[in-house]
Amino acid sequence: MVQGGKPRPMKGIRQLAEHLDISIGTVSRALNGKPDVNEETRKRVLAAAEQLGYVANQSGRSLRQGTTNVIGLMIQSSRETVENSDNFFLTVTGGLQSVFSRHKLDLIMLPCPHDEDPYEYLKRMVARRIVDALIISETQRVDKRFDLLAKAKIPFAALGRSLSGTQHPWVDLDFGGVINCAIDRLVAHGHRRIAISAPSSDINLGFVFVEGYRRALERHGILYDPALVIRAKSSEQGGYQVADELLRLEDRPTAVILIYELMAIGLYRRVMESGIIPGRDIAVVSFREAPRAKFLQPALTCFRTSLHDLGVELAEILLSSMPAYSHEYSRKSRQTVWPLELIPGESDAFRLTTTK
Amino acid sequence: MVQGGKPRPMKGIRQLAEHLDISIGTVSRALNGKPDVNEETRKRVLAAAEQLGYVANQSGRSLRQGTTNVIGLMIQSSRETVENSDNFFLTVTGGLQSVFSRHKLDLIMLPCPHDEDPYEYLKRMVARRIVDALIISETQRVDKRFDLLAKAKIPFAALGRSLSGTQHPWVDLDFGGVINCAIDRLVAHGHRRIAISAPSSDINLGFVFVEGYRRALERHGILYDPALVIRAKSSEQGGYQVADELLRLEDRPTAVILIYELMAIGLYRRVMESGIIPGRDIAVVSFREAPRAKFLQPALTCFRTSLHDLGVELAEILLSSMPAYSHEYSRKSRQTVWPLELIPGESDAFRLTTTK
DNA sequence: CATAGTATCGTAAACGTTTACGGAGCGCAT
DNA sequence: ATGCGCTCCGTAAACGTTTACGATACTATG
Repeated sequence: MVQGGKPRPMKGIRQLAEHLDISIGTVSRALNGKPDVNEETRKRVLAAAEQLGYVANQSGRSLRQGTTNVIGLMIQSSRETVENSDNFFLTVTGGLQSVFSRHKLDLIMLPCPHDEDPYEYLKRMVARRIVDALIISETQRVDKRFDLLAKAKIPFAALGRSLSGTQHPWVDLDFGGVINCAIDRLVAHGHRRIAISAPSSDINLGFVFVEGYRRALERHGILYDPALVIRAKSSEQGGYQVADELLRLEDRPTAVILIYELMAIGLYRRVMESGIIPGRDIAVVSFREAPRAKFLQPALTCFRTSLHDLGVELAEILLSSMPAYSHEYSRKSRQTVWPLELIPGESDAFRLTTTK
Repeated sequence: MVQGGKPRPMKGIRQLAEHLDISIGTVSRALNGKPDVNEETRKRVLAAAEQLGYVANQSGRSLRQGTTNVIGLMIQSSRETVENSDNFFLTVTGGLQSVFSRHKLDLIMLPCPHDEDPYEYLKRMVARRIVDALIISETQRVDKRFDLLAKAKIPFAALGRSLSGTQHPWVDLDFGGVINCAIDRLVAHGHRRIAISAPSSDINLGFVFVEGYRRALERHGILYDPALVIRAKSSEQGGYQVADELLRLEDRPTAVILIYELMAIGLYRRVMESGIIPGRDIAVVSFREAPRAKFLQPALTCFRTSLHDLGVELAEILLSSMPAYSHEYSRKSRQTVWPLELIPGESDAFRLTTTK
């Protein structure tokens, strides 16, 4: 009957074993680098697997050892995110993968549908046990997901800090440092009336940004004026709207800090419609840099960082909390505030001479 | 020993069955909506599952029925993509999910690492059988992935047309229609010397775009000049570079068609550095719209479409090629050229009077 | 020569589902 | 009373792995 193993479609490890005339257990051990297998046979097995294109069925493996070798990155892609996130996630993903791939871990992105509650979505994903560990992003000020993941005992890390005091690992951009640096610089140039744009305070970014803003002003003895905090979307449209509101103010600010570089496009447009020249009549500083900042006119002063490296850090922090990998990364601190550096442009270059 | 089922962590369907004093088979049938189960017991099972938070283990299910209920969207996130893809994928993803969710299918994104060959990556993913079907993006002019997927007999669709004549399903933007419309419009305004930017011809977009450009010029009796085809990245940097090359030409073109709206930022910057005003001294038309087009100054003339709806179309086309779902979508044609509509701006509004 | 130790391999059980199959109970017509 | 059809449910096999355990052959040691 069995008269020679033509390279058939390859159904599983069993066929591979038959083809080699070896027991299925040995084949498995050979493929997985277990010690108790002759190097000679291991070579044969690996060669045959390569030739026949055998790759272990993930479901079978997962079922047996309760592990999937997949890490999930949950992203919300809320309307707001779609508008502004740019390639934030894809860039961070690159950093994550450069670490994970060393451990034969695959990264998949789990985009929560618009019409589904992120918490419910996450619950589903956790229950399905499709991933070994999770990275969640766009953390909220109060985020039930932390409890969910802790209770499910699934390793996770967050892209975005936690304000609820829990001790899970996270990495986040240094909003506080950025806002301090920006305000120091503007004050040094003579500005006293500085507006700021921020998203809703429910989002960590919005909350921390405005808090840092308040403290920085206080440090310089400048009174905090709520009217100068403008909640807007982090898009061109949002920037346009920020400018619109600023122009309506009686005591118009001389400087504005934007939460995102894209907003500058809309803001430039709006103020120029009123004959106001950015970089001459109003100083503009933006938080996160994207490649287009330097092509704006005037070039935007903003803060830069390597999102790729941030991804690396995030990956290492996650692995350090996974028992199977922690021995390699245990030295890592578990919560990182990621620094950014100032890229001076021309949008805030002028020095204010008139004192108010 | 077993003295009452306290809501324990819930290990599997077996515990659920014990807790209900029903056989495990019946529980499974009840949960999966099989007909031969009493409606009364079905209710009990569903209630208990809900209360105990039971969700079927995906690995077990997949192993048994050879299906995962997961659709994968492979994205390259090559350097070039990271620069320009923006939220293209996230928006399309929204459309895909709105269809998939109706069938309890989950979408995951599979980002191919930078340092891995997309073909090898796809091979791995296919072999692992982690998804039931695949959507691949950024198709090349010759793309081995089509053969791979066809040979593996895994249903798939492409975001990006095929030029190799294979009959697999795809959806792609209507490059040809766009280029025709743009050139008709420019010619009607008196332009005869029209430059165009495009990515490498290896990529379908680059190839089709330039081909359409040639044919459109021919239709108007305008000579095709290879010097006016400028290969550049689809980023601000690329736009800057396009302008740079245009300015160096002896017989400078009066109009330019950009492949991507972001490029306009760099192009504006560069030509204005030479005292040339876009929309007055040079006409600019861009291919795909993004929300910032209208905030540029002058507002960019470009083409718009709903990427969300494109995602819907793509999802339906894919499902129509999957036996389990095709009965609901079988009427769909399998290859769709997705239309875009012109959004007039001011960047090409002027009428050329001087004849050359 | 007997024994212990080592290297290598085969056997079979488990992982959590789904599902084909058959059996029990019941009502109804013959 | 018998047979038939129906509804509902339990049993057990199967999916493709990994791995604990034991078996074998060989080597080294006494």
